[in-house]
This record gives sequence, C-alpha cells and structure tokens, in this order.
Amino acid sequence: MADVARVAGVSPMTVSRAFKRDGTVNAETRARVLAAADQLGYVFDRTASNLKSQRTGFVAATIPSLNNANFAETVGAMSEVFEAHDLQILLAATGYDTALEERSIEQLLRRRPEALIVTGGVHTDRARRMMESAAIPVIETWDLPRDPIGHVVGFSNAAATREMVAHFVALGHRRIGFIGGDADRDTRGADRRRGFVAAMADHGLSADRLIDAGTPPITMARGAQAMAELLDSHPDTEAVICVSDLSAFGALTECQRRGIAVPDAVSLGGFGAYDISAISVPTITTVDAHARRIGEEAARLVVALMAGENAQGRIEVPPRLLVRGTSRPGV
Amino acid sequence: MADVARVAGVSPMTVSRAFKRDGTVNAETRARVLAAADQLGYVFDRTASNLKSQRTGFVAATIPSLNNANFAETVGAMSEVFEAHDLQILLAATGYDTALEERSIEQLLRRRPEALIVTGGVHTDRARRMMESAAIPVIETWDLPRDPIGHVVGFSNAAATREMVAHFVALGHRRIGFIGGDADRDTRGADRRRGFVAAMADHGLSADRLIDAGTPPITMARGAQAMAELLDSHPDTEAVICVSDLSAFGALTECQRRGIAVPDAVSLGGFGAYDISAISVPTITTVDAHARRIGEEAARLVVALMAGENAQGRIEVPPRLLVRGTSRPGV
DNA sequence: CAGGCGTATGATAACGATAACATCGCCCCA
DNA sequence: TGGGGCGATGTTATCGTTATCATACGCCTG
Repeated sequence: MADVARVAGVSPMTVSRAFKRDGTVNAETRARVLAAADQLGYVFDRTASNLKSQRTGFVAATIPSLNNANFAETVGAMSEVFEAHDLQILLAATGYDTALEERSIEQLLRRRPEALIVTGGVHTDRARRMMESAAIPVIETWDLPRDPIGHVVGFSNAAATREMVAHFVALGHRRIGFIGGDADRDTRGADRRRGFVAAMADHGLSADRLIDAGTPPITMARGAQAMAELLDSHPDTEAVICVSDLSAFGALTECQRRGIAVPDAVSLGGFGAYDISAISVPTITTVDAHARRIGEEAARLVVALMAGENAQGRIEVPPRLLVRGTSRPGV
Repeated sequence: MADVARVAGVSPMTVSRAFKRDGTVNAETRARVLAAADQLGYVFDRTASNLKSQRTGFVAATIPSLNNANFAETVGAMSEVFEAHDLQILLAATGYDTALEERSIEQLLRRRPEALIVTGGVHTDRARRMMESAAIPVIETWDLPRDPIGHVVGFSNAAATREMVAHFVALGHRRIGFIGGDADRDTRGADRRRGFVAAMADHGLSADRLIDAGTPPITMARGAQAMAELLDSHPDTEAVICVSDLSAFGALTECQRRGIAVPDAVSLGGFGAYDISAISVPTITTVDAHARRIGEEAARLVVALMAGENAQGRIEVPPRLLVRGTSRPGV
C-alpha cells in the first residue's frame, strides 16, 4: 500500500480511503490511486484491515451436510444475500454430529465472524457456552429450539409431520408407517418421527410401523431398503411417511420393483420438496420447508442486526404440505 | 492474550506457543495456560495471527453452483481433507458466470488464501491475470484446460461423452440425440456436446438431434421438457445422451408419461453418477466423474504444495462409463 | 473581514498476534 | 570439568491496515 501511495503521490491513508466505498476522497484522487494499484498489481490485504478495524466481513455457518439439496439451497440463498453486503460465508459441515459441530464452532469463532448461523437447536454444552459468550448475533435455523440461544429462523418439524399424518388419515388410511434415520444424530429427523408418533396417538392409531434407516444421510437407496423391510414385516401397510423426499423416492422405486401400485395400494409422503418429488412418476406428496427462504430470512436478519436494527428474535417460516401423486385420492 | 499470560504467570509469547500444536512448551505450562484461557473465556484471535505470520489457513474455492450434488461432493471431500490440516475453505459460487467468477476471485484473493481451487478452465482475462500473479498454487478442476494456469485435477468431458456415443453405437443405435444446456455458460456441458458432435461424425452419423435445454442449471424438469421437444421433432430417435443424470432422469419420466419403453424403444445416458441414476427404475447409464476423488486429489495436492513438495502438475482422474438399465441390450 | 464550517488529506499510533533472536538452566560426553 | 547442545521461556520489533486526531484550504455568512 505504501508503494501504491508513492506512485499515486499520496499518503497511505488516502490509498486506504480510496479502497473503501464511503471514503471521503476526491474522485480524481481515487482514480489516480486505483490506477497506481492496478499498475503495480497491488491486491488489498483484508487480513490487516480486519485486525485494525475489528471487522472481518465473515459470517460463520454450520450445516449438517453440504451434499443435501435443502441445506445447499439455504446456504446458497444466504450467500446471495451476503454478496450484496460484502460479507463472506465461512462454512463448516458437521456431519450430523454435535461433537464435530462444537469443534467447528470453536474454529470458526477464532476467525472473528460477525455473526453465526447454525442449523438446528441441539448443541453440546460447551458449544452453547461458546455461542452465548461470543458477543455476536447467533441464529438457529431449520428448527424451533425450545431454549434458543439468540435468534431463530425455522419451523416445527414435528408439526409439519403431524399435518401429513392428518392428511393421510383424512384419505382413510389407518395403517401408516414411518421411515426415518438414527434419532440421536439427525435431530430434525427425530422431531419428524416424534411428530408422527404423537399424531398417530392423537388419531387413536398405532405407531408401531417405525423403520430405522440408520445413520444420516438417508439416501434414496436406504429409503428403498427401509421400504422393503417395512413391506416384509407389515405387508398390509397403507401409507408411509418418509423423513425426506430422497427416501420417499427410494421407497417408491421399491414399490415399483415389487409391482405394488402407488398410490392405489400404498400412499407415500416425503419431506423437503426436493426436485425429484415434483418430477417422479407419480409425483411425491411432500412438505415444502422453504429452504431458500430460510436462508434468505436468516441472512437478512444478520444484515439487519449488523446494521444495529432491533430485529425480531424469532421468524417462523411455515412449511406447506404439497399433496401430489403418491397420495391416494380420498375415499 | 496478555490477560491470559498474566493469569497463567507467563509471557504472552508462551501463551501463543501453548495455542500452537508444535509449540515447544512444557506440558504443565501449557495446561496452566489453557486453564487460564478457559477461565477467562479467551478465544484465540486468528485475524491477528494471520497478519503477523502471513499464513491464513484459507483455501479459496469457486464452484458454479452449490446446489449441484457433483460440485457439493467435490467441495465436501476437499473440506474433509483440509479439516485434518487446519485449513478452512473460502467458498464462492459463480453461477456458471465467468464475470461473477472474476469478481469472486478478486474478493477471495484479498483474504490472502494460501491456495485457490477453481472449477473449469475458462476464465476472463483479468481473472486469469489475477490468478497468475497471486503467487499461490492455483488448481483447475473438473476439466483439462488447453492452457492451464497452474495445476490441474480433472478429465476430458469430451472424451467421456465420446465413449458413451461409442457405447450406444455398439448397441446398434444410429439416431442418437443430445440434450444439453447453453454452451456459452456451462463450459463442461459445452465440452460434452462437442464430444458428442465429434463422435457422431467419427461414426459417420448425423448430430442434428441437439436440444438446447437453456441456461444452467439443467434441472430434472428441464430434461423432461427437452425430451418432449426431441421426441416431438424426431420421433424415431433411438438413444439420447443427456448432459447430466438429472436431465436424463427427467427424460426418463417423460418417456414413462408417453408410454415409451426405456430401454426397449429408447436408450438413455446421463452424466455424473448422481444417486438418482443408481436407483431409478430402470437405472440410468451414466459416466462416473468421481466427484469426491476430484475433491480429494485437489485438496491433497494443495496440502502437498503447501508442504513444499514438488507435486505433479496434472492429475487426470479418468471417468468411468457405468452401463445400466437405460442401455438397450446389444443386438 | 473575522469566525466557522466542510472537504480533502496527512501523521501517528495502535489492532493482537508471532518471527527472530536472546537467555537461562541443565544434562551429557570427551 | 568445561563446553556443546537442547529444551523452555522471554524480549523486541514488526505484519499491513485504519481509527483518531490534526492540518490546510477554500467558502459562506453576518
């Protein structure tokens, strides 16, 4: 920067100002500075800027997995909003593991992010303490934690699943199954399962058709396997709710392989409004959790909080049940 | 840090050392320091560390889109490798747009990453210049650029497509179509199309069944639309190669809707070995580009280069043709 | 025409770590 | 027994920006 200043015939301070947007620099001077910088191949050093100004322009974010279209969409939406505000996402994948989440959060906080967006409301004690004492906005997404750390942008996974159970019951189904993953790891999946069990009880139905599809991520193939298991153990199953559209599609293919008509013999439901559920034959009944909107709202909230605005603590993004081809027409 | 030093009864330098892994500090002293830090709620500040040590632990990466399982897998694999080396990915999505890539690269370089991994080998002149003068390892992936900037971890998209054409020709197909996206934006898609056209010429066949599915990303729905277009204009088409498995699956659903038997009436091929192609009914013939391996190799290369090793400039990750259910049995 | 104000720029001193070098014991071997 | 070597710690001076205050120079106003 000193070199640039020399070439441009100004002080380093003026160069610094020329590189800021709000810098109170004469337009002509700024042009001269930028020309000098270009000529010298100077690249502004944000690591130094960060230190002195105590502003990094980082927003830390954790997600369970990148390779999940829902979370990828959320991150993509956040990224787009942040781009306009010169904020850069620091992303860490936790692999559905709170211990790894804790380590990730620790590493991320060392980078002095100006906000932290985490997925889900369940954390280790230490992770929680770190977030509470970080003195930056913390936003929990994709969930409605019972005891939020800071702000929340999410919805009730349990309630969404209850709605789907009600939908299938209204269609006349009674023997309804659920395919989900290891409840200890995927807490949102666990909430959906909990919602299923509670809803079945509400309707006076048995919730014993629960298939554990193992450790997340629950792939299409795992969904197919789980469906095979369910059909073997309970051949009279009338409807199946799956923890995601991916497993629902897997279940659908298993039915096709066995010659079981969907939805005539069995109704299916998924979660997440993945592309596949809109195009498969038949299309899959699902819950649109508005992944992009969650990302947008969370990012806008961060921007607002950083601008000193007094934003609302809890934004609920209500999911929407999309009744599609795998729902048997009502009786 | 000074506070921690005071509480622990040591100098700040010793605190600094206690927080490094290789620090030559007495185990007992380190324990005392860490206890003091914990007690005070001190969080190590990497922004300061970065400045003085001139090492940021950042690796910048650009990908066309996060919401693409292939690129997400590549990034996920890189991330896992980097995690073990205390490196953090700085990710930017370019939206298949070289102008945006240029801006992203500029912003990323200001953060002083220690390496830069970009997807594809086509860049704006300025982006190219910035990468060349950045004095850090630059790795181009998912492609074999004609004129590489630095290192390369990729494969020939054209050659992979030629192989698939050869496969379909060997099955006795002659009237083969191609569904792809806007060639100006998705350069890898354009390479596949180029490979298709060249291969058809090699076999003395006409390559006029080219459907443009528009601006990327090419979704399943766009694949279905494109297939409809192709079937309308060329009802006698025997085989279709799609730019990705997603569009191939869309094409498959369109066939199902029209009652066209796959593969008996039409063979289909995709690209990318997405989950969907392994589980759809029928399963989809595809090219596995080894997305994870590309990420791993690129990340390992970065780690090796940062360790001062003299790594090979060009790593070719050969793709593999996976012949599956959408390929008509040979004549 | 003095006083005041706004614009444009400069000088100085940090921001919070650490590289580099210095120091101090202590052990070991010739 | 003395010097070399090594492990553990401290001192000093930055890393490349920018917050803050100071300065210089119009220009307006009463």
